[in-house]
Amino acid sequence: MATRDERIWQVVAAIPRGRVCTYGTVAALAGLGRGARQVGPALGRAPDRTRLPWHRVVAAGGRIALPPGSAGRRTQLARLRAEGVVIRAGRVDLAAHGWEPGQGPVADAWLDELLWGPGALAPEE
DNA sequence: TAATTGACCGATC
DNA sequence: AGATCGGCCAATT
Repeated sequence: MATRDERIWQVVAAIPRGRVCTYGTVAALAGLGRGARQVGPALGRAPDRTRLPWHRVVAAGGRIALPPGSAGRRTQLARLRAEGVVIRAGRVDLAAHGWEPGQGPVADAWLDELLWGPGALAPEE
């Protein structure tokens, strides 16, 4: 069984380039329900933070969660802009760059398998 | 066991 | 748009 952190990392890794996802959505996809608060710390615990696209995770409404002036924030802004994401007044336009699974059966099947592996449709317990 | 702390969320003013 | 407040969940004191 994958740990909670691992599920979070997998979901974040599934966010396409140039798109962003909110903490709440990541939590829900990872099976945490409303555990949005667990996502940030989990990203900080990621072993290979350079490879994980943590910068594609933003707060509700597209707000950048990292505190102004922090190094992490600057990195996030730079990486997002490098991917073509427009950031205005400290937030991204979710209507334009927001990502949610369910944009096609292919994507859904792929995500399901990524999260739960083959046989995800088999009965639980 | 209880209090505190977060890269949070949503409604409200 | 910005500030406040209550709710949320897990880890740490």
